[in-house]
Amino acid sequence: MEGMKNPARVLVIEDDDAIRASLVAAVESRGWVATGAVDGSELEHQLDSFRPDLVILDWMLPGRSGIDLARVVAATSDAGMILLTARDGVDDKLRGFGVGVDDYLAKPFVMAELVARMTAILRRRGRAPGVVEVGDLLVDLEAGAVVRAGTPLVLTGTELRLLAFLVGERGRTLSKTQILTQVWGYDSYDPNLVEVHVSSLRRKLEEHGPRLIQTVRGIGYVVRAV
Amino acid sequence: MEGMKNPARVLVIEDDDAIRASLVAAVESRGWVATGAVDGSELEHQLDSFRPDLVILDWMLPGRSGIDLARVVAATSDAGMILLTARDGVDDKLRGFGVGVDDYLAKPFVMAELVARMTAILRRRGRAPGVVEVGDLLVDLEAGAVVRAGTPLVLTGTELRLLAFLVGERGRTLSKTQILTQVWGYDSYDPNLVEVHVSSLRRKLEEHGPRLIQTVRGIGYVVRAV
DNA sequence: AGGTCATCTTCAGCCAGGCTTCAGCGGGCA
DNA sequence: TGCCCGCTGAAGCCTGGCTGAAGATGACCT
Repeated sequence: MEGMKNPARVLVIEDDDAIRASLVAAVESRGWVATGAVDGSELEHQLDSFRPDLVILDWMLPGRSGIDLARVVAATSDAGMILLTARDGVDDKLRGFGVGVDDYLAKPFVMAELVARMTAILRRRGRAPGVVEVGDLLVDLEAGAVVRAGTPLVLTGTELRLLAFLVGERGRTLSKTQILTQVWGYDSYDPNLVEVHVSSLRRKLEEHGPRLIQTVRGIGYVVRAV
Repeated sequence: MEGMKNPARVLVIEDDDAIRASLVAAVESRGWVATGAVDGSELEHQLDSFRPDLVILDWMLPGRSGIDLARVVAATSDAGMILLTARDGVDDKLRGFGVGVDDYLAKPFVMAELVARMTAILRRRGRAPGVVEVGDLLVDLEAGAVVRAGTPLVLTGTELRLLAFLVGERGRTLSKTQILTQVWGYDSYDPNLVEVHVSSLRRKLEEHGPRLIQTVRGIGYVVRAV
């Protein structure tokens, strides 16, 4: 597994328990180390002792405002930063980037999207591999390029997000509900939606090699190099 | 035996005597320590003194509602939590309330299923081994992967649940009735059902090594490393 | 603004894998 | 040797998964 020694460290500052928990879970499932905090009261201390490579920061927190915290992060560490904003808006965006934020995401967001952006930032800092390899399949998370057995594949947006998630969790069996949540952001929905996209993904992938996305009957799917 | 020193602690809150007793028995047979309670009246005290790693909580209790208790658990301890719900469909509610429940199970449930989920949660917290080893057989409870003599096996759902149960109770002779109850949730049934699935399980396991599932004539089966 | 195209989602019918049942065989124990 | 008990191949059924195609959506071009 990647980064087994010296994994990337991610600090999550978010007051909503459910969101923070799922963020921490997402980070850890990726093989990184996560620390959660409900506000920024101990930010300096955490930056100093935990030394995160990346900080995920809720813009709307009780107490000190997000922009204050972002300034502290930018000033006292060289960690990357992703902002979570309540709603979209160019204002937030500009101000965010004004204080050295690497990226931002409007809530509600799809977990796969966040993981992709975290990977991109950590990649740039040399703390995560930019290309994931499963057998003869190469997935370049940063560029969004997919190559199988030497030939590049043309995937649609949804197919790419789905594949990136499956490949990021390779070896683990994922339920369709889990996939729906992580890739689409739906709480519950028709599992057939996943089946349809897996189907079209398979058609493209299996043109150049054996099956990589195995179905686990009654549960979901696993990606496993054959 | 695993976890001989410092075994995981599980708190069971369930008002039905029979169910509570079998839950406690299941927990203890796994080598963990269980404490049972009929309601949540002493919850805070128990969280403080017993310090459970995992709380199994009945959703429908007389007195305080399940969601109240779940909040208390989430707020005053970092224990994992599994909810037992009368029927399906609580999922949305849980998300809505933002309670950090790790998993939930609809009654009536199959004990093997609950044990599997308990193991998964304790595993994530480093309180239980994720992989059980019997001779040259490796069973990864979390990933649902089985490897014998280095080669991964493809098992069906029933085969996996059966094997997980047998391996979890390795060294102990299990009656077919017991297996039927724990793996299928049937009170009494045709023992041949067990025989058929043991048979197909053996066919797959013994392709790569000697017999691990021994039959005890007149009683049932034992798993024993040869 | 209208049209065109790609993509996403829904739907429905087909297909297959797996679960259970049944029956016949073989081996162990009295 | 005779009788059970257990083993296993095979059949039926049923649920879950796959996929072609139609409908919906939205972006881009003219």
